[in-house]
Amino acid sequence: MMSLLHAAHALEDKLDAALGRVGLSAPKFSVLKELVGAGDPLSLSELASRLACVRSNMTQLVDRLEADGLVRRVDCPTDRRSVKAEITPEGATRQAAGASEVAKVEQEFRESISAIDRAALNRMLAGLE
Amino acid sequence: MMSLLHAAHALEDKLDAALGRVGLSAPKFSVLKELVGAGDPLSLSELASRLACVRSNMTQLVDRLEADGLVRRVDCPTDRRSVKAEITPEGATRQAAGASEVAKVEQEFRESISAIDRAALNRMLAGLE
DNA sequence: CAAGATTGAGAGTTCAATCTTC
DNA sequence: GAAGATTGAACTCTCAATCTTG
Repeated sequence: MMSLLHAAHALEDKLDAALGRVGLSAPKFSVLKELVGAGDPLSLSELASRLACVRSNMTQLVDRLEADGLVRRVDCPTDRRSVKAEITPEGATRQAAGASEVAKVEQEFRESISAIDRAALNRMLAGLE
Repeated sequence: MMSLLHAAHALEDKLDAALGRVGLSAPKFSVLKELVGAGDPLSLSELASRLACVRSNMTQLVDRLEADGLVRRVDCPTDRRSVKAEITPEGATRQAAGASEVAKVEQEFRESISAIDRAALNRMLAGLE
């Protein structure tokens, strides 16, 4: 079990390093990815829900993304309580660069595992619910 | 790959919850475990090295452990630059309780994986270097 | 009162800079 | 100068409390 956790950490470090090369962190990339995928601005609550974190976290994360110029806050016209995050052109460019880096790591990961082991891995992950 | 990372996170959450039941966090437990294993006080640098983190991290972690009464700072008699962390009786008790909780999670994990899959898992983890 | 977002405090982490001691 | 520890700033995350709006 500890080996599994250790390997997962090493993998995350690799992902962080890959994203770091384009000036992103994993949380920042996740937000940009959701915004690109949605195609439209998303409310902070919606983002928090999709990334499985609390709303106050998203407030600060969007603060930093806004400071980076990758996202913009826009008031929701239909609900004045709500604030939406809109990706900037710069944000879209950065997200694409991040996705490319992540794809490289994923490719490397796939190549390091045999078909047989991949089947066993999927079985295990399903069993861990 | 993402499934693997997700499963690892779920496992860590389970460990955090188990340790939380005895009033510990994973980092705090790791420090106590090292101190119990060593049998003697360890310098903060030695602890940082063993837990693969930066020294400034250990400074703050030991601050919190000291506030909890689980660890005590003692000046090193041979090197006046150095500060050692000494586990308290309360700390030793807490560490034992934590170890028991971790063992439960580990047992559950073992039971959820077949012998065949375990072999595949070990093979994969070795391949990920 | 519910649901949106925010703020403040705290845990954990890193880095850069500093201070003391070797 | 190099190695101990510490401090301050930044990032990520959580929780509790607050404020505004539905």
